Amino acid sequence: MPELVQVEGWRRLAARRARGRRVRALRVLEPRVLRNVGARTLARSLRGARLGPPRRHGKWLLLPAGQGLLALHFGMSGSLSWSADEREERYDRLLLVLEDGCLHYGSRRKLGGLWWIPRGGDLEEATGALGPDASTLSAARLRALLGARRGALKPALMDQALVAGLGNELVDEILWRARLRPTRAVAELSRSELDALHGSLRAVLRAALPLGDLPREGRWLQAVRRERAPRCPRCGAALRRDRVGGRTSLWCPREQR
DNA sequence: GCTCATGTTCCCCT
DNA sequence: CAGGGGAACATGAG
Repeated sequence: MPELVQVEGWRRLAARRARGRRVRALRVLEPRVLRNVGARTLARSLRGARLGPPRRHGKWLLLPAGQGLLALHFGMSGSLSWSADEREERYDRLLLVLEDGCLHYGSRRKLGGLWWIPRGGDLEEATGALGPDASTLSAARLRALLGARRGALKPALMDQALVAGLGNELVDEILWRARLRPTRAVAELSRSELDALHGSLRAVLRAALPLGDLPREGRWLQAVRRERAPRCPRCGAALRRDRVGGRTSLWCPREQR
């Protein structure tokens, strides 16, 4: 379930459970999740390595390990969990066995993966170009980024090279709160609409980051996302589901302009 | 059986 | 070159 807010939750998990520990062993259950390194090489690099403070940029979790950096991406169905023992869970693809516990990298669809960046290596080779993390964006920065952009609003916000961390569900939530429709042309947004967009971005992240997830009840679009005939949690209008930028978008035709 | 899924990449158009 | 559409990737859930 990985967008910025979930990855931030896993970053906190790693900070609490893994930071400062040494790696006892690496268990690669599914070799395909290793994207730029083989299991042998990675095991040699990691064994005995001490884990540093985890960082996050957009949807990437960056875990310093010994002399290098482990970069984790979760695709559409990945997750990170911790257990005191080494028992494998259903969709585990890789285990990092630590001195006092075990980190589990799991994923059902295997769309994500792990990259190893040795000392002096180039992180951007793994992550591709990333814009500033969405959680750090000022209103002025957001205006500047969108000012250099044409086309529809939603694909712009989901472009990781423009702003890092926002995915389909976060963007739908932010646009719904800002009352802007996903297909709105970026170029025609007024100053007050841009301010509303930034305010909604901040509000959504402020509420969701501590949870490590989007709230799924109350006045949140997310609360009705999985219903067959969802209605707007604010005005009750029937919501629309359209493809925008290749993704299913949920939005309120009455309120979002 | 069928459709859809919180992501990214690559190819082809405009 | 930038942006948009579509397919591919892999596999489970409804």
